[in-house]
Amino acid sequence: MDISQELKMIQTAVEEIVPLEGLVTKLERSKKTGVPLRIKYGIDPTGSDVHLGHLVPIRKMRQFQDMGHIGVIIIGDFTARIGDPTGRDASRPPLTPEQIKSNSEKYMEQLYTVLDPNRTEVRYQSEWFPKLGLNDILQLLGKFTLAQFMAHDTFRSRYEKGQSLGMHELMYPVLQAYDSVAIQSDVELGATEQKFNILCGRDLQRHYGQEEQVAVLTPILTGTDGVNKMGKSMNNYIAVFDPPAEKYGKVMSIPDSLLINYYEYAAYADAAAIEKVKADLAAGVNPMLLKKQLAHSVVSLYHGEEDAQIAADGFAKQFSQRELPDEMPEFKVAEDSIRVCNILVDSGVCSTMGEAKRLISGGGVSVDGERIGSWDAEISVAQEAVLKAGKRRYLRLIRE
RNA sequence: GGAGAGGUUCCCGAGCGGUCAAAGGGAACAGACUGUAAAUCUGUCGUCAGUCGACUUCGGAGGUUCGAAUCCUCCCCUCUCCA
Repeated sequence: MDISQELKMIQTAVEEIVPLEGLVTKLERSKKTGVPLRIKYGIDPTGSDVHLGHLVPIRKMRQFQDMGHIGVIIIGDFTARIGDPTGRDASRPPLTPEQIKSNSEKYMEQLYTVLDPNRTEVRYQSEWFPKLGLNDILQLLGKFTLAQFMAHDTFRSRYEKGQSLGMHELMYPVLQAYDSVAIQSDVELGATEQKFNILCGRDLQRHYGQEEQVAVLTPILTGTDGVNKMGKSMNNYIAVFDPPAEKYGKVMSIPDSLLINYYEYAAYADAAAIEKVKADLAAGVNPMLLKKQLAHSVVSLYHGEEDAQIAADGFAKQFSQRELPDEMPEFKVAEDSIRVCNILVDSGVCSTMGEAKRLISGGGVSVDGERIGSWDAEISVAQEAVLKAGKRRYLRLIRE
């Protein structure tokens, strides 16, 4: 593959490359010398699920790996204590070393569903930060100015809105920048919101006499609600570890308007395929069908074709034909007669009695297809019965 | 250090002595409809009990009052301006 082909590949599903010429230079040199580029991506080991939004830059890293470069994952065991100010929470509880260890292991396990382990280097911030003295830190800080930071929208808007902004939070970009120095990164991957932090890395590398890294910025994936950025706080994410059926269903729940976007950044369809979808939409093809294709290809990306087909069939059965799913949790009934709301609470379908009663009153519960009319209704189970709560929760009741 | 503003239920945000479990919006959940866990419309949305009612909640701890999210005192936290 020549440079222009590589470049084209790198540029797909990417919002911006700063500076593009820098990347060309690095690619050319690497090709000539055979020295792989070091592609950096940082994560906070906070223990949350890895979701499709995180994987946009990770996929990019995998592409670089396939071209022979090295992916370097930075475990932010120091910055995790600060909390990226880009998020809302200013203060997160400090993590213990054990938590950090287990979180980062869990994290890597999820990333390796995409990354090539043989070309991945995992590095911890604690490898270099404890060695810095106050002197070093002051010097580091001296490289940046307040004006620089206030030009950054995240800080400025928080300041202007009168929200609190801790000094330590201002350190976040500085520390992230120093990571680039520490591992001598050539390219740093991140979502567009990371632009400032990544560019700080360039500044710092220059100060330390290193060649500046190139920022490869990927788009921010919109969550399944179609409005907010995909993330844990909004609970609008599709996790790597979501089972196939769950992934499929979540993709089906995105608004139709997000179809193209997801074909691009969740299914990584190629340009031709995306054009085809656009044409279909324009021709009046039912978006549901296109969304099913999308869901199918997203699931197969992580679980393979076979599981994707199972998920698709399950979805069609359960929602399109309203049949019962093949598998559902079981609940054993010992009494001759039992209140439905008790079943809901005891099985964990509802967390409180009030919730269970409301669900029933709202007409959301049925047993063997018969809607339960009142909250204090009792049922008796002869041998087996199927309880349906809401749209998609089922319970197989078994008499014992 | 001085002077102001503020901390409300998952989130945003009203309330400023009783009619407040607390407006409105968002999220969430359910129903109808449907082409899907899309969209739209409707309902629900502290806990328990049952449809009377009881209990817990409005930064924390006390106090005033028949009665407080609303008033007072102290404390904690945030923001603004001045130094």
